[in-house]
Parts: sequence; structure tokens; C-alpha cells
Amino acid sequence: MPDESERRELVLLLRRLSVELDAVSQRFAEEHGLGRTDVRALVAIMDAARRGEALTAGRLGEAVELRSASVTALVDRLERVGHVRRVRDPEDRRRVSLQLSDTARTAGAEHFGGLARDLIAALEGYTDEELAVVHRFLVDMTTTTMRHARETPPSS
Amino acid sequence: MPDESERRELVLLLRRLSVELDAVSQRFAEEHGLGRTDVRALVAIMDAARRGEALTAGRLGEAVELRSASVTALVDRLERVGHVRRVRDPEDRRRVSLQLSDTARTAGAEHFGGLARDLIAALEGYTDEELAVVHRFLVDMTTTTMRHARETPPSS
DNA sequence: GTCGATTATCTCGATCGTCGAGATACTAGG
DNA sequence: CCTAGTATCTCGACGATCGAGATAATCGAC
Repeated sequence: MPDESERRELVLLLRRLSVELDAVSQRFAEEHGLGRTDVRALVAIMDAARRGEALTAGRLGEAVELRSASVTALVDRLERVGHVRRVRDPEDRRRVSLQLSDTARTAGAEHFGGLARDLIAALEGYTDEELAVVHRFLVDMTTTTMRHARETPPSS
Repeated sequence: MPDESERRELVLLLRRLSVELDAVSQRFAEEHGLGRTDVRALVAIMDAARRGEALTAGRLGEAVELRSASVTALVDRLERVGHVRRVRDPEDRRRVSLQLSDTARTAGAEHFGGLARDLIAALEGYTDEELAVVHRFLVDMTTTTMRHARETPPSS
């Protein structure tokens, strides 16, 4: 097994990639006068919308790890600049579902969608077998990382 | 080219992985009573140390995208809890290089080193050819992402 | 209809980031 | 040497954000 150093380098490359992805979010924040948390929230809402479900304030708080008070202030900010709208759930009127405005949707599509398009384009030269390897790699990294993210496992 | 959807899913998996990696940092922050920015700074300092160079306050500000005044407050916080030390550069006494304390180094190694170890272990079942594919993938994704992170390219 | 549980909001204190001004130290030119 | 110019870091004040606890509105169960 002489490729220990190669595997180690892969992990470093992965961290570097994560840093660069973070920088993309940061640039989006700067361009639109938003904070780092605001972008995280918008991404969470967009992700939920992609899955077909409208996020409520509470769920958003769980997604971005914020207390309910901060979520209220957060939604206030986003609503003030016209990125989201508060919509009372008619079935359960305690709930407030968050709906993206068209401007936010297009802005997000412009920025992140453009990156996604380029990333997909960069994968054109890969064969099906290679894509399968990458898929396995991503799944393995994600599951391993999730174990650490949930809670520090007793390593002993 | 029937694998358009596969490539699209790979990008989604990559974003999900990025989110989970972020959650690891968040957990580290909670466990040690630090803010999100503080962790980013510590990681930047550790990365620089890994490359053999001691980060100055100014460079750290560039790395985490903060103004010099914020860097001062940031280093104040980290120094107060004993994670870094300010060291005047004897050659250029305007500069303040930041040195990690042993406690911070061990804490970081415990948390992120543990994750890195598990990630490397998860790659044991990969052949050299597969690792090469992953390497190419990571480089391609990083270069493509960096173009977007630097500045929004005129897409027209 | 009343009681407990859930959801979002409000208020307050503490923390974080930025702006402007200032202090210290290096560098170049006379 | 010494002055001006530049670079790096620090300090004080202000605005914005986050977390804890209390409050209001709504739902479900009895």
C-alpha cells in the first residue's frame, strides 16, 4: 500500500475545494450586501424548494443552526430587501412558510447555477466508469464526515 | 452522452459534502466556545503552519476576508483563550506573526486530524487508478470553482 | 371550552465586524 | 542623519447580529 501520501493529498485537495466553495458564497454575499448567515439561509431555502417543500421558520433555524429569535431577525432582513416573503400556512396558522421572491431566485440561479453549469461542463471528459468512481468517492466522504459532524464519536 | 443527470447529481453530492464539512467546523466551534470566524482563522493558521510559514495578522485578514481592525479583535479573542500568541517579527518589527499554542494544536489535531484519518481510511479500498480519477476530479472542481470565487466573470 | 404543547415573535444584554483615526516601524531620497 | 512616504497593526465608537428568556397566537386532546 504505497499510496498513503496520495490519499493524504486527496484529503488536502478536498479541504481546499471546500474553502473555494465557501469563497463563492462569500462573493455572493458581498455582491448582494448580505451577511454570511443570510446566504446560508437562502441556500437552505433554495435546496428545500428544489426538493419541492417550502421551508418554515423553524426548519430554517434547524438548517442553519440558529435560535428562533435570530431566525426572526434573519427573515426580517431577507424580507426587507425583498428576497423572501412570509406566508401563513392556512392549515396551521402558527407556521410561517418562507417563499423565495423571483429576484432572489434569479440571482441565485445566476450565481450558483452558473457555477453548477461550469462544474457539470468540466465533467464532460469523464467516462461513465470514472463518474461512478467519483460518485462512490463523494458518498464515502459524506458518510464519513457526517459521523464527525453529528457528534464527536468516542475515538477510543 | 446520456449521463447528464449523473453529472448533475455529482454536483449536488459535492454541495452536500461541503455542507457537512462546514458542520464539522461548526461543532468544533461549539465545543470550544468559539465563533465561526475564529475557527476559520485557526484553520488558516494551521494550514499556513503546515506549509512551514507563520501567518502574519495581515495575511490572516486576507485569508478570512476581514478588515485589519477586525483581525485585531479576532486575534485578541484567540489570544485571550490561549490559542495563539503574538510574536513580533525581529526582521520587520511592524509585522506580528501568529503562533499556535500547544493546546490549540492538539485540539485541532484531535478534531480535524481525526476526521482526516477516517477519510484516509475510507479510501483504502480504492485502487491507484481510482485514486487518480478522484485526484483529477478534485483538481478540475477546484480550478473551476476558483474562477467563480475570484470574481464574477462576464458571462456574456 | 379548557389545558398543555408547538410555533413565531419581542425585548434585552453580549458579542462581532466595520469605519475612521492614530501609533509604530520600515524604506527611499536628499 | 533626517525627513517624507508607506506599510502594518491597534484603539475607540458605532451598527449589526446572535442567544436566552418571556410573550402572543394557534393547534390538538380531553
